[in-house]
Amino acid sequence: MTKIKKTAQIIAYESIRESIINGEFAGGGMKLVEEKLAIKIGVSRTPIRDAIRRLEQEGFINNKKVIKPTETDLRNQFEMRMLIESYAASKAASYMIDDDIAKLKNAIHIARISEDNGEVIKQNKEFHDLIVLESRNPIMIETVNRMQSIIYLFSRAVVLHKRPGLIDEHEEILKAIIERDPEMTSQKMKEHLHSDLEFTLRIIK
Amino acid sequence: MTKIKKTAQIIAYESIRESIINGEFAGGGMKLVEEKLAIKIGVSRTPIRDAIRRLEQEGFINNKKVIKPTETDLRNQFEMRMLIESYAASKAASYMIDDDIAKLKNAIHIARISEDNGEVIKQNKEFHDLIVLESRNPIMIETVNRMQSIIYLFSRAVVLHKRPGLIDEHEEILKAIIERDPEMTSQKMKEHLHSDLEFTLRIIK
DNA sequence: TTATAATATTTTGTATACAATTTTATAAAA
DNA sequence: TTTTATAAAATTGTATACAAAATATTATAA
Repeated sequence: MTKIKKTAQIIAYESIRESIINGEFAGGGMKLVEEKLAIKIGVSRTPIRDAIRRLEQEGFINNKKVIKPTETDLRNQFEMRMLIESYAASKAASYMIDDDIAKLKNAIHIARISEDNGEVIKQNKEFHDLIVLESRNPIMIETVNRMQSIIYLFSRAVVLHKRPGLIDEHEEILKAIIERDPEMTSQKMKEHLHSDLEFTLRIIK
Repeated sequence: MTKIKKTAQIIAYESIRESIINGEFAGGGMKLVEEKLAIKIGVSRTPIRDAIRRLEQEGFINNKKVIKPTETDLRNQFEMRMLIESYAASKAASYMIDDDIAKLKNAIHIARISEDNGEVIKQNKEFHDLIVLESRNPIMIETVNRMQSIIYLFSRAVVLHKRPGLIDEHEEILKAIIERDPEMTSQKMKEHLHSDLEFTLRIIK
């Protein structure tokens, strides 16, 4: 068991992050005031500042304000994901071992049988994570994670809707991996993310 | 003219970054102690901490120590660059306007006629930056910049050596762009960065 | 009224003190 | 000697006070 000591910094970071995700700062725009947060969270300004700095670096905050990405921003995030994930997908087609392929199958299966959309979203993330891992490149993994959280964060509306075709597309990607066809896998991944982007834009616009 | 007010934070950041680049912290390993830096730079610990946090996020520092990347780290950085820059290169082949192509030519020209290797390095960066800009994606641009600085930083030895073929390879990339051949441009860029990596590893190992 | 200047208020930046923790040095036991 | 325990020192984390800057408010002139 790993002992995690919750320093004031970590408490502040998690609390503020949570608040952002729950949309408590009025959908962007609203300014984060250090002292108000300090009082609310019950620590001094120092760890609050650390937390804000970190969230700033992670791309959630800009100029003390929660960012509200434009359509262009979203497109850029997705473009970055498409590049990395299609690359990882072709690696997966070449090298992914059976155990991990089984995990992909499982993620698809759970998503199929589950009623609730939250579970579908979760398995979608699992599916993508498994593939990105095949890049075996921590920088790429980290980058995709950043993109994912920001995309997720600012398209919470999307979470409420079931995207048509999502699971079928996963199935196609899986099929291409099983056939050990890197080109096809990469292509299917690109198309899949492209549909995701279009769906997201359609909903939040 | 843009007025920049140098806050203590900025002074601290620049000073520490400079020290890292100049290898003043004994090639990695050495621990950065807040108070010592504070005294040296002449500000309090607060802005020092901010600066360290920032440099940590940018990947120069880890656990209060200047990072010393392993060969694997370098390979990962280059892999990320290859992915983005080859993508940008194909965009350049498709869309780069003549004015910018002229700038590429110019960068090659200056590098060719210059005696001093520092200038060659500078024009090399200029050449790559011009191409990466063609991605028109700030996230990609930012990512490559991060990779570049860290690669540069930790291969200072490389700067002292003239890499054979570097300018010729630029010429080949330029040629492919002029011929409006995205596939070829992308390929040449990959090969070019691959040679860079091999050369870098050869020297610092 | 609108625009401008003066003033008050809020918010952030910085220094500093002290507490908590980590690291290092020292002494005792194997 | 090496290992382990204990004490000392160094370092980081946190709170807080005050100064500097940014922002909002009010008063005054056009």
